[in-house]
Amino acid sequence: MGTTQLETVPEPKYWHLRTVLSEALDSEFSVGEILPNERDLAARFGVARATLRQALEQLELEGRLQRRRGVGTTVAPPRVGVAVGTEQHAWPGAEGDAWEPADCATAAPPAAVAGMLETRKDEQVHTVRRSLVTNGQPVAAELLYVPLSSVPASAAADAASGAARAHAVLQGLRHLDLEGQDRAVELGSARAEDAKELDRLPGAPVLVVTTRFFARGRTAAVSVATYRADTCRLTFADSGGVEIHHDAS
Amino acid sequence: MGTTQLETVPEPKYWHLRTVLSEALDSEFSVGEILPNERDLAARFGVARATLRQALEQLELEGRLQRRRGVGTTVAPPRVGVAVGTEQHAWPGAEGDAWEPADCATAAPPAAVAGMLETRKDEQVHTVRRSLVTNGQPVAAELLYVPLSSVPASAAADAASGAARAHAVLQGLRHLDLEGQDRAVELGSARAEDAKELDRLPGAPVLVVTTRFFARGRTAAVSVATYRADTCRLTFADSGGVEIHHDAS
DNA sequence: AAGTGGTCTAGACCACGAG
DNA sequence: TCGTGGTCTAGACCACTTG
Repeated sequence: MGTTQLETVPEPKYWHLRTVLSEALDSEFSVGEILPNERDLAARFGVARATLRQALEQLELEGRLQRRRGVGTTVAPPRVGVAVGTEQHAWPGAEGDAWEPADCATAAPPAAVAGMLETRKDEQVHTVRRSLVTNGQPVAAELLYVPLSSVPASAAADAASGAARAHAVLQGLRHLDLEGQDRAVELGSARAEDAKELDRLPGAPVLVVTTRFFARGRTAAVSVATYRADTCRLTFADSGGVEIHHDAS
Repeated sequence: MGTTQLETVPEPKYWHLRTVLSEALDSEFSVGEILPNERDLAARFGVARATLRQALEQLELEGRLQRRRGVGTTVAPPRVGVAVGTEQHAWPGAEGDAWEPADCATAAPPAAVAGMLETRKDEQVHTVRRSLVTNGQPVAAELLYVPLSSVPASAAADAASGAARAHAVLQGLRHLDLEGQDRAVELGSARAEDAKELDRLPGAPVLVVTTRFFARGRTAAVSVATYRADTCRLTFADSGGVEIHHDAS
C-alpha cells in the first residue's frame, strides 16, 4: 500500500483488448485482410492466448471478425441486411421469395411448435427445410411446419420426399387465404444440424425468427428460421420501404 | 488401432455437457432454483471448471440460466415477450409507450447515426436516454437521436436537462406527421454504460434495434435500443395482434 | 469472513484446411 | 506436413454479495 495506482482499471483485460483491437480494425485493416495468428497476437499484447481469444470472441459476436479453423482470422465485411418483414401478406414460397426449398419430411414437431399449431402431441405435420443463401454465403436455415389440416398429405403424395415435395407443400399453402402473421425474434445457439448448414460450429449465436401464419382463424403454419447472428442484420420495413444502411465505423 | 471405438464422439465435451444440463433443467429443476456452484458441478461431471463454464455460458445465452457474481447460478424464467412492432405509426413517447425517459443531452451522434439522420459531422442533436423496465427488471436501454431540424432547441430550452427536457423533446416530435418507419435488428455486445443500466457485465449479448422515423420525406429521428438478449424475445405483430407464447420445453 | 461467479495464466493436445 | 483456430486442463487470484 502507499503506492499510487496510475491506472485503477477495474476494466477487464479482455475488454480493453477488444477496444484496442476494434480501433486497430477501423484504422489499420481492410475487409478480408487476415490478422496475425492468435499465438502471435497474444504475445504481442503480453496476455495469455485464452485472454486474447476472449477479446476476439467479442469482436466476432459483433460481426467485426470472422475466424475459421485451419485458416485464420479475417476482417469481416459489414453485416448483410436481410429483409424479414416486407412480404407482409404472402405465404412462404410466394414469388420473390429467395428461400431455397431443400427437403420435406412428415414428422411430429417439437412441443413448442405443436403448441402454436394446436396440434395433438405426436401429430404428424409437413416439415419443410429451406435455406437462404446470399452472395454465395449461407445465411439462414428454416424449418417450416405445416399441419395436414392446412395442406392434406395427398397434395404432396406424388413426390416421396426431397425438394419436389417441399415445393408441393408450399404450393398447397397458396390455396389458403393468409389473414395475418405474427413474428418473434430471439437469440439462440445453433443446433448441430443448423450449424453445419450455416458453416459454423455448434453453439454459434443465431437469431431465431419464429413466424406464425394465420388462415381460417387458425395457425396454418409455423416457421422457425435461424439466421447467422455474426453476419446478418434483420430488417423490418413497416412502410416507406427504405433500406437501412450502416456506414463504416 | 484395431480397438473398436464405442463412442467416436467428435462432439466437444462442453457441448455434450450443455445438452445434459439442459435436460436436467427440464426435468429436475424449477424456475428460480439455484444450482450447485461451479466448482462442485465441474467435479461432479469430471471436467475442468473452465469447461463447465463454457457449457453454462451457452445455457445463459439461450436464456435458460441466470448467473450473478457473489450469488450463484439460478434457473431463469421463460423470456419476456417485448412488443416492438405494434405501435406501427406512433412516435416514441406516444400514449401506451412503456419507455421511461431518463435524461436528455445535446451532442454530436455517432457517425453511423449521423449518416442515417443526414446531419453534418459534429452537428449537435437532442439525445434522449430512455429505459424499459418490466416486472421490476431492466430490459432495455435506448438512445433516441432527434436533430434540431425536427425539434428546435427552443422547444426544450425551458428545461436545462434531465427527464423534463426528455419529455419536452418527445412532446416536440408529436407535432410532426409520422410517415413511416424502418427497423433493423442485430446482435451486439453491451457497452459499459448500457451494461450497467441493464444490470449486466460489459460485453453481455444484446439485441440492438435500430429504428428510423420518417417525416417530411426525411429521417426525423433515429432510435437505437439495446435489449438484454438473455431475458427477452422481441415480438412483431404484423396483424392479428396475437401474442406468441412459448410452452415450457 | 466465507462463498460465489469472473478473470487470467501457461501449458497441452485435437480437428481442420491448404500446400 | 504444417499452421491455424478449437478444446481442455489445473491451477491462481479478484470482485462481489451475503451473513
